[in-house]
Amino acid sequence: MAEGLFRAIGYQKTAVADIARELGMSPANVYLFFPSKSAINEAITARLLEGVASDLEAIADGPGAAPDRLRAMLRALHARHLALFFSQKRMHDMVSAAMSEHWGVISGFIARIEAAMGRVIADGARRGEFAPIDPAEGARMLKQATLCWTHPVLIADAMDKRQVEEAQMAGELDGMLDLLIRGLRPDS
Amino acid sequence: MAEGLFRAIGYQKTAVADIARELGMSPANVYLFFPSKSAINEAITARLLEGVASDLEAIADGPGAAPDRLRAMLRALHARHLALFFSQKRMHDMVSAAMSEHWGVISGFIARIEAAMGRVIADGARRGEFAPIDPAEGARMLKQATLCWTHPVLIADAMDKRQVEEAQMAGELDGMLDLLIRGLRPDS
DNA sequence: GAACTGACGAAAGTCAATATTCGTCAGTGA
DNA sequence: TCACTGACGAATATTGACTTTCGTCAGTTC
Repeated sequence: MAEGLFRAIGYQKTAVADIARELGMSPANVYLFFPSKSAINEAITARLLEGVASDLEAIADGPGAAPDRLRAMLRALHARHLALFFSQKRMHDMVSAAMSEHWGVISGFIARIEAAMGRVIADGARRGEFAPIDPAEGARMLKQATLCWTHPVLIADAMDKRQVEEAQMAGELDGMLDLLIRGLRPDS
Repeated sequence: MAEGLFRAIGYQKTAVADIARELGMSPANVYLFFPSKSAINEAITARLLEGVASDLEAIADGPGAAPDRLRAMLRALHARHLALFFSQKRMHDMVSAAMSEHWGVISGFIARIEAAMGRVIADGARRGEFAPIDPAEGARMLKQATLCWTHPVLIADAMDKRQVEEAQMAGELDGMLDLLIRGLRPDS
């Protein structure tokens, strides 16, 4: 129904009249499906984030050692944001706006990812791969420590101004993950 | 000479005419001391950051265990930014602008602090308190992992929207520092 | 001639009038 | 009744005239 929407849309620049024309409707009719323009934006964003979140959850709840899964999750999250920035700038801008303006979708997305990371940490602790830290707290710290690599605004900042290479950034993230995972390990 | 400047000035809102009046000069005369308006802003910012940097260097090069000094440095840095945000919003805004617009002063300031943290890490490694990690790399990671608590824009964001308590924020920083310092320790 | 200034062009910022866009609602056709 | 629309008031964006500010320079004062 609203499938056609998610194709040729750019955030904040296209009017609902454009969307309606794209769908072969009148502008008024769009409001039978969405309560407001910002609801449309949120729906598009939610659609995008849903894909990311389910990918990360697949990693979190999949096989492998807990540290490896954490590493894979954060690498994947970083890679997704980087890809967005380079190949779908409009979407990147929309997600950036969603974060700085604290849209509704974002908090759910973050909670979902933190929960997934929390599960991995709890699992790792159960298996003796991690120290018995509070999973929720650990997950939040991981998120905050890697903010540079997963926050759209900070990524854009790094790429725009400092001219950081893509590979170098990924390398630094790996170093950070080494440090954090060392910190999570139990005393031996 | 330019001492009188640093009192009653607000960033980006006061004209050089105001500064000149404050100093009992004509606007034109100000340009004998500063090459441009932005040079005045940078000078004010540099003055502020100089104080912070020298405080942190005193901690870095002072007595105590390396982990404790690192912790003290980052706590102090966080506290300074928080204090700025609450009691000198104009200055906070100026530093924020300096960071987002990448003024000249900033890179020097960051380099200085990273160097100081690097010295502490190297010192700790020499004494066996830390694993033999590359000091520069370790310092950069510490900086990035604690960005939430030391980046003016992120602090403002956290305080404005999420209504985070001051104490809670400091507590989370402590947790983060625990994790990071655990990660830096040598295998035992 | 050293220290400073008034006056001025260029650039940036301000604000109100204008033009778009949002979202509603009575109304059309099936 | 249901799926939809044209027309319209309210809210938001854009334009452009006007004002302020920046930074220079010839010129004044001591």
